Amino acid sequence: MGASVTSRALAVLGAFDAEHRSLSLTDLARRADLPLATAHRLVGELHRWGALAREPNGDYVIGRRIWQLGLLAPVQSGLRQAASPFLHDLYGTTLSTVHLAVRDGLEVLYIERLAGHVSVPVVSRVGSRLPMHATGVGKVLLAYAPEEVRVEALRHLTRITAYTITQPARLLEQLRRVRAEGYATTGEEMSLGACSVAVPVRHGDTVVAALGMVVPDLRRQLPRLVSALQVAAHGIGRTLAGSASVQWK
Amino acid sequence: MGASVTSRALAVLGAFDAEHRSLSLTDLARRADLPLATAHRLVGELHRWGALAREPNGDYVIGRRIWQLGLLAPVQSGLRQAASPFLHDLYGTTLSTVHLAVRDGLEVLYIERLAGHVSVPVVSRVGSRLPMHATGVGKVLLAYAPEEVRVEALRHLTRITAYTITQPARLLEQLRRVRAEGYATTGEEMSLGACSVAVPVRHGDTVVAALGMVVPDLRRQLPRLVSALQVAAHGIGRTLAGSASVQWK
DNA sequence: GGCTCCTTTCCGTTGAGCGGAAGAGGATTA
DNA sequence: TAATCCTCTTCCGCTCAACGGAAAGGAGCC
Repeated sequence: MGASVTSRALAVLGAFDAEHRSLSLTDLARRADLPLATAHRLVGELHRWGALAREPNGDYVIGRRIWQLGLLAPVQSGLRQAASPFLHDLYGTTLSTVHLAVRDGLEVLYIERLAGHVSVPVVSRVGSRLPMHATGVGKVLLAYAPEEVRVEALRHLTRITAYTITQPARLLEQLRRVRAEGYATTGEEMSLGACSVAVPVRHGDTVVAALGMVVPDLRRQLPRLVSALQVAAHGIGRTLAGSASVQWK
Repeated sequence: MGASVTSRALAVLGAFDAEHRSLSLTDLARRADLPLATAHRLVGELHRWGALAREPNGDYVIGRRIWQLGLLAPVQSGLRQAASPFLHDLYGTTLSTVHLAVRDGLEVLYIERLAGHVSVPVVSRVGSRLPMHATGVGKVLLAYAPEEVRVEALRHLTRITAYTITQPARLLEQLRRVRAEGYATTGEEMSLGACSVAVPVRHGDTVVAALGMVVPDLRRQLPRLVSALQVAAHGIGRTLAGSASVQWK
């Protein structure tokens, strides 16, 4: 068991997520799986430092200090900056929700998003993670991921909607097609009523991110969307190549 | 001395700032004032959890996990959202650098910024802190801060440029004027060649933030800028009042 | 090879962290 | 008013995890 103080402190921080932005001490202890007295001590220290803040009602939230640190993370700097104008362009011409994601471990991490007005149920948020096998950007990232990642990811194809692909063979076949055709699609595999298209963003010849779009229906406009996405992805890639030092593993 | 494990782990995180986004283990140990072996162990744990990431060259940077957590911090949600459109409007009509800041302890914390092309040396960044007595937004926030904050802040008027105000009496007089006239100005007090104007942003009748602008010269256009800022600040305040639950202490 | 600088591993000692338990505060119910 | 049920905070003696000096392992340079 991770019983080190550090891991416990981190477990406290890890108790927060998009659905739990504010937690009482007791909740925090429960979610971090710590004895109350221990949680109390850790939380106190985190609070004193500014990693946590208290709301008027006494609940804890992530503090400004963490927010500041987060801004220093390189997730954003290079890629987000480079992508920003292209995302805006894309949004301008398609008026659909567009987003940019990277692979983090076996999940997709959304690092930028522009939300459309259109009424499509969009589950992604900036900073949220989703499984790779049920999202457009995920399929792209998986298609170009190292072999061992793909193998591992195929072992956990959890069902989300009735349309989620849960057979490894079928997904593998799709990934082969993604590589061949240069784009991925989904049809209500993550949430009903939402389809998506995505293309890889390259820096040199490695795929560093995926650029995706969510729409209510694909059939009519697929070619148009794919080419718009590819143009944008190309532009982002060019910007990246042009900028000074970029650091992806 | 802060010798607790938690405080040491936090010291490691605290070693990062805008000027030190990437640090080697040795640097990290030096900056956090920890023995190398200790730093090594802590950094290892932080890295394993995702609080830190490694660059190709082995240096450490803030990891994605922290970035994600930062997005959950309430600093942004309410205020930033409410302010965003007004900042864009302001930028559109003035084409100057505009920014939004809150008070955090005895410093100003910039939470949003739109940078102009104009060649003015702007030192603020989103997430950075600056002293209150040498910035426009700082003077505003100080003018409306609780008495004890003002007393404490006046004890450390460190000189930054030749124009920085370092006499408590002079600053107090200015703060009185800020309250009377509803805006604050600076003239090269933070960096040479940069002047600023700022106004308070109110939520109900408490000042929750300050809205500021940086320009090369104020004399010509002061009234115009002040009224533009005040209109925007008002708008933000109204949006805040309208939105559901807002949590500032 | 010999040097310097950085990273990683080892391991015996010791004091910081642990957490059950008890107390304090507050809200709701009877 | 007292009883009940929360969650939060403090206490304190035991123990095991964290500590860090030292030494080994790399990597790069002259």
